Amino acid sequence: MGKVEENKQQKLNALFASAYDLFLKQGITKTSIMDIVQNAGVAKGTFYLYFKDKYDIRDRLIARTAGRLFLAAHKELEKADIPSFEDKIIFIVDYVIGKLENNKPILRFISKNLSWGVFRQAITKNDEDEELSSIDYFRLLIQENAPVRVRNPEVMIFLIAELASASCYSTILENEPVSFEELKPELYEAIRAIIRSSTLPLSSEP
Amino acid sequence: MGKVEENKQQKLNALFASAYDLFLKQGITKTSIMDIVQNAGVAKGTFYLYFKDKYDIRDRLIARTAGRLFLAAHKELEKADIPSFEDKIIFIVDYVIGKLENNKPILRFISKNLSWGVFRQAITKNDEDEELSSIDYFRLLIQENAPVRVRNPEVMIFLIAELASASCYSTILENEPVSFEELKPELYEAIRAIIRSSTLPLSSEP
Amino acid sequence: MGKVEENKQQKLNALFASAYDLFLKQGITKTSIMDIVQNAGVAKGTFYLYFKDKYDIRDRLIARTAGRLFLAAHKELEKADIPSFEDKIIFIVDYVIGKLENNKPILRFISKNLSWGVFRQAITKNDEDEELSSIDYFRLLIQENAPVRVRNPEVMIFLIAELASASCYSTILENEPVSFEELKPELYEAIRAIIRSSTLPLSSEP
Amino acid sequence: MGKVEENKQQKLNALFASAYDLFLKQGITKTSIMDIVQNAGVAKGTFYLYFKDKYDIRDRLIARTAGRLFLAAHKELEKADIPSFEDKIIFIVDYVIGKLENNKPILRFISKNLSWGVFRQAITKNDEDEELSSIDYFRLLIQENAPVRVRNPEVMIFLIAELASASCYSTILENEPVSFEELKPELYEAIRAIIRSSTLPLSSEP
DNA sequence: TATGAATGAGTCTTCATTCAT
DNA sequence: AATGAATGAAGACTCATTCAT
Repeated sequence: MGKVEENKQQKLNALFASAYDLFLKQGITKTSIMDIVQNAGVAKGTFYLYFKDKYDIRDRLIARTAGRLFLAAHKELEKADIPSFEDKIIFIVDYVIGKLENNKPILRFISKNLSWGVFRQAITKNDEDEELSSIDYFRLLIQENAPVRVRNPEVMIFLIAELASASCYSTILENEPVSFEELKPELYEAIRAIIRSSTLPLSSEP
Repeated sequence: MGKVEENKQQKLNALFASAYDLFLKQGITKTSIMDIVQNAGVAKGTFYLYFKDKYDIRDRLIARTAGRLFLAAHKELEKADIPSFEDKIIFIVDYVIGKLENNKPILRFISKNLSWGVFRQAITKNDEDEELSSIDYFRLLIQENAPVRVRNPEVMIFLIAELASASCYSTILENEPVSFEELKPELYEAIRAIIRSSTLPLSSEP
Repeated sequence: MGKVEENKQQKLNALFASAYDLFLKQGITKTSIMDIVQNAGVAKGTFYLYFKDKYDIRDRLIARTAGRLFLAAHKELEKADIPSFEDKIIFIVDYVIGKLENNKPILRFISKNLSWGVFRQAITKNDEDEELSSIDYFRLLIQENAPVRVRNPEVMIFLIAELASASCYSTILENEPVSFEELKPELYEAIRAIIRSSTLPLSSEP
Repeated sequence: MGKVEENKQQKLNALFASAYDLFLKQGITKTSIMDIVQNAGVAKGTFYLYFKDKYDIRDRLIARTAGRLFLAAHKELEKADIPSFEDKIIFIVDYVIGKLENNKPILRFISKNLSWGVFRQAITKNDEDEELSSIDYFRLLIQENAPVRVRNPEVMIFLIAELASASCYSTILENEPVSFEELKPELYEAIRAIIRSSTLPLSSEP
């Protein structure tokens, strides 16, 4: 019985690993389910025992990947003793971007397929018992560290995440419109500006 | 001869219009070349006389669409007499977002498929003789209007564009993580912050 | 031990009931063994403990259903005191058709899948101890009631059964070529004609 | 152009012939579209150029087959000079059954899949320009030959057709409940009885 | 006896692309 | 230049059946 359960876990992991591997190598569209199961060494039907379709495994894969990335960032942040709130945010962004810069397939995979919804769900409710979910984590981070009250914490995080994700994708993977090296200082400055502006009362709108 | 040329132009336009129509309605993936030619009223083979494949017509279509959008924004900006540089940028962003908000299919189409490269190429070199290419336009706008020197004009535009595009996509189309109404003030504030921060010397990096 | 036996019987019945239910609802082709076992609340493997395949359960199901229907008809016939032989036959036909008219799924199920072989086997040798098998019953009915000798009793029954079954299927379920209401008098007249003709010497053949 | 048209007709015929062949040999369920196209020597996609699915080709095939059978019967009837109305009907039935008896696969194919609707449509409106459609033909036959007025011609034909079809299927193919030889005189007698009863006023119903 | 995970053959269907006309 | 019939690879998904537990 334990044996059966173990075996199931093995198959599941093999499928995850296989799909991850192929999605990164060839992209999702070019990866067929046939490819995934062959690469995993299981039968075609087995795939459908664990996943609804290709997009199911994709979303669950993104959840795992993004979750782990932020968990690692969090652990590093705790080691590094950083007092300033702004610097903490930048630290996390920098950590995550650093990882992605060194692993372009993951950057491509995550950026192209990560919707905010999947992101949140992915991180909030983990298959594996992550110690901490990202959204709550960010809220906590903000509540405990922001020097003054942030107007709308989730929106701030959202804006920073979207900005970082989109601009990194373009610069790191396509060197457009500039190299990532050139972008970096401007991006971080922009993020700092967003953080600061999120703590002040709004200026007038158009 | 002129008639032949005219006929060719007609087919080309029919294909463009048909693809645009279908891409907006059903998305690119779900649109087959068969669909496009049927909708255009031409034969299958004819498609390959004008385009390499589906992605060729897509890119050229995005170019047209984005170019026209910014041209319209520019014309409106000229009508409205806005002195402040920041306000001019916000005006353009607001105009474009306004259009997209009212035409979600276009928003989906452009956001999902617009890479910076395509965007620039699309706008810089137009199939039709647009009066003005966007990138140059923005450079001009900055040079003539920025009160102090912007550190890196194209990067600033790039950051603003990516931030606006990504965050609007999520909020307008999916209401994630908040409604667009809720996002709007925060987004504009963030853009203003980015503009301001782009004119100051950089703070220290991590 | 009695408990084990009881449990087996329960599973068997659950499978019968489930398959009957689904066959009537969706038809045989569209019903998978997976559907049957799920609906029955037993495991997939269990099905194969009791049945060879889908067609095995189908045939045994038809046997039960048809047998019960004719048993009920017989009981009603005994209650109603009908002297004429012809009228007795018509009574049974009318009773059975009446039931089927009110339960179209059963009509569809039986008509589409009832071969004479299955029918006879189904009724002659019952899983459950029916009091009487149909064929023998009909023979008995004829022997005891026919005013003059019927040339070939089983063939007469066969012809009547096939005629009634086929023509009801088409009219009741598809209203083709006429409504069942329109058909009914003609059908009964035809059956009477067949009964009468079965008792006379044959006319010449082509 | 004539060449293209000719080629298309060839493909269509090849598909028809192939499917006919396989349906007769293995039955419809066991015949896959792959089988059909391979047997026809065309590509898989070609099938879908001409037919919607397997059931589309089946219905059109039945139409052709049944139509031709009755056309042949009609021609033979004209050759044979038969005065009596009853005998004419019997002649046609006998002709058709004779053909089917010698070609059991066709009998199986037609009987199992011929609904009255398909039958009528099949014969009434032919792909090929048959000289005569069966239903109209029967009506004509009745009108011109019946010695007295038939109460409901189409119903009479329907009853005869269903009776003959169902009882032949069982006896010829499965020898159930008797051999076809044994059935034949009884069947013809029954048909004659139906014809006669269709020309008289109705007796009382149950 | 009962289970249900695993299998993998089997089937339908779509579609980009070619090429003879 | 234009057509559209033909191709056949590619892909998704189902399901009866087996077998280790």
